[in-house]
Amino acid sequence: MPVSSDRRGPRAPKRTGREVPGGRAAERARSATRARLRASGQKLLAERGLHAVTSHDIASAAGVAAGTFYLHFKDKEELFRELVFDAVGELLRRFETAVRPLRERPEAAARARAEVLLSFGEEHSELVRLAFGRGSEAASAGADALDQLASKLERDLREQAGAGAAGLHPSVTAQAIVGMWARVVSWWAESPGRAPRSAVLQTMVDLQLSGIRGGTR
Amino acid sequence: MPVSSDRRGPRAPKRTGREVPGGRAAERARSATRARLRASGQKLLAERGLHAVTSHDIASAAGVAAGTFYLHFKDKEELFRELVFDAVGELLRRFETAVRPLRERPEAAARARAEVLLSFGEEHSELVRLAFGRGSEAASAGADALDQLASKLERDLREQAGAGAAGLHPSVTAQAIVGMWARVVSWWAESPGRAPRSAVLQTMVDLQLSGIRGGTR
Amino acid sequence: MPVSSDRRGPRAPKRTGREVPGGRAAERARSATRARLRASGQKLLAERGLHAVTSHDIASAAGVAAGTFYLHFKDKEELFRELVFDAVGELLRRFETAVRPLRERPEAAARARAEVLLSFGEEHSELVRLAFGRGSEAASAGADALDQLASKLERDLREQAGAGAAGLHPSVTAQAIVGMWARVVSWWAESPGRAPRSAVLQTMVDLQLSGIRGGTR
Amino acid sequence: MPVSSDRRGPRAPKRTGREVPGGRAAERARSATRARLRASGQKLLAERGLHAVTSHDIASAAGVAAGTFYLHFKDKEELFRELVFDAVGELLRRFETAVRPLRERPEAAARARAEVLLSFGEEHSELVRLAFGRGSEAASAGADALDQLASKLERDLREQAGAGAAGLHPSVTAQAIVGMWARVVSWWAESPGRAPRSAVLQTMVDLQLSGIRGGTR
DNA sequence: AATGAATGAGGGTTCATTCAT
DNA sequence: TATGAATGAACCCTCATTCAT
Repeated sequence: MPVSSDRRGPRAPKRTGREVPGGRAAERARSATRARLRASGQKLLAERGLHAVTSHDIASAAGVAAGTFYLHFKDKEELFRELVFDAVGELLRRFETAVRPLRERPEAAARARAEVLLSFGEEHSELVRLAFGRGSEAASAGADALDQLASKLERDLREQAGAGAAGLHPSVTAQAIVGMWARVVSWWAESPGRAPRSAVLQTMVDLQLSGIRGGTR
Repeated sequence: MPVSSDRRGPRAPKRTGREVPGGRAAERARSATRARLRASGQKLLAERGLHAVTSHDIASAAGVAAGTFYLHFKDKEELFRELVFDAVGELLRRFETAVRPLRERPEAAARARAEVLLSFGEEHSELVRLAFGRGSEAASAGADALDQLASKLERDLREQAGAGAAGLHPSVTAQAIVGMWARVVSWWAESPGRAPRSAVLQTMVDLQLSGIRGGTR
Repeated sequence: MPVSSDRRGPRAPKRTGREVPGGRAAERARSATRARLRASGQKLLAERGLHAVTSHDIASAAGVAAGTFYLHFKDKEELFRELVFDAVGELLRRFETAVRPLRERPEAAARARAEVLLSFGEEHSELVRLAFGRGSEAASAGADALDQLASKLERDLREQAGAGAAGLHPSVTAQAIVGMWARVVSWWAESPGRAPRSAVLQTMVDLQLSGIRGGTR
Repeated sequence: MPVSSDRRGPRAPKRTGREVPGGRAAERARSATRARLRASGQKLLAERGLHAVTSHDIASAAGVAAGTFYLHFKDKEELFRELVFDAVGELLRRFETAVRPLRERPEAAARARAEVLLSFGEEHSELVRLAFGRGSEAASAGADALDQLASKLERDLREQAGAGAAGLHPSVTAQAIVGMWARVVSWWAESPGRAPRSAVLQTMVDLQLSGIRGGTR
């Protein structure tokens, strides 16, 4: 997953008069270290949760010294947020791509969303547990992530022809669907043996549909 | 809400012939202190989350000394779990009462559940945020709570006439609905101005219904 | 074992005009409580050592409330000292009785001392471990106890005909013998299977004798 | 005395091509800090005993922050054990060196042991008080130390020509001698004015000899 | 850029002791 | 006399973060 926006990114390598040959290499080394920190952070945070992992744990799992962590991230929370934001960003992008062509066909869109979600869960179960999982911590990051998702969904719903026809409240619907998504995908990603993929997919689609098609009566 | 089963509770007071000194009164004082600790714990934990609140905070908000906290709870986690368990227990009881008579009428049952949930959220918004809210912490308590709810719901769904008719997976459905509930109720309890009660209710019912009535086709 | 000097003893019962009938009874109750505290203190302190036992432990093992402890002892240390002093006092008394008649016969006296020590260890292994045992704690009590024993022994040695004949230093000898005693008796009392009683006795006597009879050459 | 086997010691410094920053110097700094902590620990623990000294005391006497203590020792007990073990280890080594050549001459060996013990006490009176002294605490370390000494001595006694000839029990003898040693050396090291060195030496030798040469009869 | 020793605030927890009943 | 809830000082220990090398 590319996914990182790399705030603070690699300091623009200082160009001195003569071309510094070490520049590129140093830059690459820096990126590599950062990537290793992200990777071990992702793993550990998904496994144990934010407050059960120390910055030392992450650094040493990445094979670097404790202080190095702070050369790449302001603090633990920043790494956490970055990971979550990237995950959610990536997910939103995938939704966008998959759903845009289906604007006029709410049912197909619902199915597409569910499909994207499950695939994402399969590919990045660590990220999913990190961002949506049980124990997504007071760390506002997790919450923010879901809020973002909910906003996006709410917008989609409002745009969608016929949505709200049944008097469904779009904000509530969006919250509900997001809650459903988060729980189902993290539950399932945690151990996919729990239910066949197709059943998960179908169930999520069905549950959304009444909301999308237009409710009870 | 009483809600507490008072594990560890006041030792059954030894009744001797003459009124034991320090008996009745001490017992009452103990309960009162415990209740104050629960109250301040509920408030603070709901507001800030488990790891942002110290046992000192809770004790001093309850107007007692730091050490007193540990006369009543083994540790912070125990108080947290107790509060969450009590909340969930109460909620399950209300579900039970409301839903049992409606066994044969899935739609009415769905509405009843939504109704119970919202009322509970209105009455105990602190508890709801504590148990279901954003930041319900790695503290397994929150997770356990939802798992419990999901199990119960899954059982209900399986018993329900016609459930699964549409090939919905009961476990997935239960997870989905619980996810939806948790998110919606804590989102709404946090600030009920966000949507009219009736809209929340209707939306939740509608979303459940496709699952209950039997899906897409 | 009587052993207690009961500092602070039972307050002299207030004699009022008419003979208070409860006086005696209350006094007896008080003594009983105190005795129970001593007993549980002895047991627990011998088992776990001073700083691993709390005043609550002792009180509750004695079947009384926490505060009651302080009606009988100023603090934990006082109980400890009292137990140790009583034990040492008793031991000294037994030495006195056994050794006085043997003043003129150092070898017999040495044997008598060893005999008393072993018997005491057999009868009161808890006290022995408390007063002499491994972990007799920084609690000055243990140290004081041995000092007392050493002083007594030193006096005995000086009085003894021929002692020091070999240029043995009486203080050193006393320290040495006391060290030997304390270690052997607590080692043996801890688990008497370690060596046959007679071997312990004989060994202690023999080791003392060179000192008493008069050294190497 | 070096004496430490430096469990946990400085991680073997990774040697890379160019001098690793934070390598040599940091390593030296680490050792120095550790040594300062050991030194202040030795002093304070010998003076006041394990439970009357806090880790803060030790750290601040060493001129470092409180947390630094835990960079070097798991806890107070570990430092204590380390100091005691090192002391006993050193003592055992000296015994070994001094006694081995005298295997066939028990009397000379006894004298050599006493000599080693006294010299050690003179050079390291802090360590002696720490390991053998009054208040060597329930901290099993002190006890273990003496047990170790006793085992070694017991082995020596068994090997020694003629030992046990008089039916002395080797375990008892070993315990007795160790008890004697511990008490005498810590008593004397505490304030050497108490008896002339030669008297202490002679007394210890004489007392051992009956055991070694073979008892009463 | 990386290192890793050091910092020190602060949290959790214990427990001797008090005191109103 | 006994009770036992409450106190609060003190301690142990962790860990995010800094900084000299």
